[in-house]
Amino acid sequence: MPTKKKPQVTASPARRSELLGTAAEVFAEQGYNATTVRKIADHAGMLAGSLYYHFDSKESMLEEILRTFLDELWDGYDTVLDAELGPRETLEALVIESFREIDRHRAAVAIYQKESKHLASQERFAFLADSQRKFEKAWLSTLERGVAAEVFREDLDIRLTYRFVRDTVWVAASWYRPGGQHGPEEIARQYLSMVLDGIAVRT
Amino acid sequence: MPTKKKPQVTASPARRSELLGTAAEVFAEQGYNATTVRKIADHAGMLAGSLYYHFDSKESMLEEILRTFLDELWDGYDTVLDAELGPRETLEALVIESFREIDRHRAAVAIYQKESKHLASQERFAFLADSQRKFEKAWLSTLERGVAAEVFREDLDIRLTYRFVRDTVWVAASWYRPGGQHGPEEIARQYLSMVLDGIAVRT
DNA sequence: GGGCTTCCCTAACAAGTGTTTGGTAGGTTA
DNA sequence: TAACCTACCAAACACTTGTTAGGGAAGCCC
Repeated sequence: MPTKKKPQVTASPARRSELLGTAAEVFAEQGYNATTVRKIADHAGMLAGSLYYHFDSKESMLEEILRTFLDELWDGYDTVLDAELGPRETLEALVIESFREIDRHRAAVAIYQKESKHLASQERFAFLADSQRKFEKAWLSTLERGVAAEVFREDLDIRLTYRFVRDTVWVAASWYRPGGQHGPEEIARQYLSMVLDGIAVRT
Repeated sequence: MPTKKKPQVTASPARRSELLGTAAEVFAEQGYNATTVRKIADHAGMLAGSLYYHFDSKESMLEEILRTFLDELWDGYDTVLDAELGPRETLEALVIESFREIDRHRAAVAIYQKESKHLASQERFAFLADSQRKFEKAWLSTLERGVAAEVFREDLDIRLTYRFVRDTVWVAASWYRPGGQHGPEEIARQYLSMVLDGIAVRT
């Protein structure tokens, strides 16, 4: 009795993630919808059909790219959150961790930024919405803790502040280039300095 | 001697901009490439081919949407810059003006955010790159003036600060909804408070 | 009323899309 | 050497895409 074909199971994991890497970069650069499977294949030095030996659809490539990224992101985030640091230290650690993820998964982050909004409504990408909710929860509670502990200003709209910090961090993926003059930790330090203390001179 | 067809010249400007409005919203929501002309036509209550009575291509719709937005944006920006205010006041005015533009052209701003990067390299959309350069120049000089006048901190990387402020402002278009509880001026005020003074309590 | 313009529809086109099927070169195993 | 597996190619598939050509209904001008 023949089982359903699952071509990607037999393929070597190394080649798989290599192809996913090039796919991610094309997706990030051109946008998911504007990227044809033939373009991906070109970048990989093969023909379009050959991709289907490793993956069973273009969409499944996208899914795997985003899943891999989010899994690793939450590994880092959960470690920070479980450490139960003070609110300011938690915020700093989350920001630093975020820039490290941008450094590691620049393409995936860029894709996430551009596509997640209209993907999250599809059932297949429900994990994006889940992650987003978890993300919001972690940040909001950290900010609220900070206000309660009087380390963050209490005259600010918490939800607005959340979006401010969140966007500020992740948008960096659109211009960040790994291997540039500033490493992720250095950029995180400067961002934190601006977010926490502002850019105006203290009078 | 027959001249080239220019269908859109005879069409009424009101209907034109009405259609551009719905097109912009679909583009913003689904992304330009993921938006088919049939979807736009659906939202407008007509058939795909009928759009070509008003416009001569899908791309020309995108171009007109972005051009209209940028023209109005620079009207506001130039007014601010020509006023030759102090650096801090200039920054405040630019941010306020930006949020007003987001309020007025939410869809166009969202499209600009998502698509401008890979569009700017096309000759047809060279005006995007021009605008970007002009934009960068205005912001950088304002920040530099501020550092020289000792109203902005001098220990910050100017280019990083520029990207920080720029992204902080424009990303808001991805979640901002006109008619919400906060008007553009109120959001601008809170953003400025965070950017200038930071979110940490002053010790 | 006859012509003209405005605005849309019907129906199709060619090009490009993601995907499938069958085949095959080259290495590994028996 | 024979059987087998891996990783790809070649060629096609059904479908969607942006776009076009011709036509027609409704309103306005003479």
